[in-house]
Amino acid sequence: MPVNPFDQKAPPSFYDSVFEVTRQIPFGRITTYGAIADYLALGSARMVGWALNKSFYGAQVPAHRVVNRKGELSGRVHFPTPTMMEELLIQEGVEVENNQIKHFRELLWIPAENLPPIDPGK
DNA sequence: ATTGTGACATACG
DNA sequence: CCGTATGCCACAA
Repeated sequence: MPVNPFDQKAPPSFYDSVFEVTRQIPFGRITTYGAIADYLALGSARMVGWALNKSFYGAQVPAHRVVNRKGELSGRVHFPTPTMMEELLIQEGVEVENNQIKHFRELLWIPAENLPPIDPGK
């Protein structure tokens, strides 16, 4: 299924994986690019942010719940407005201070520890 | 095929 | 803490 309503071409499977995991992030929780990359065995966290960037258009992906390893809202500049990411998090009860998640360690939700392992190859 | 580009992460000084 | 360097890998041109 297409992720981008404006793009009718078949969606890259790579993106789909990232979106799917991102959608699993519980309300009020957050995760990191690295954690997602690790879960998907991508080997590179760059792919995650990059895929997430593309997702923005049509997919209902809570990209605001994904931050870098420091708990910073590094992707905020890619939202419609620079403050949107923080606002969304606050709406979920996540405290943000100076573009950084408070209680980051406690709110961190690691896919690899909460989702079933992926079948490699099949 | 080659090059450039990242919403990252880690290591080093 | 900060800046630099390097690894990482899918994708667009």
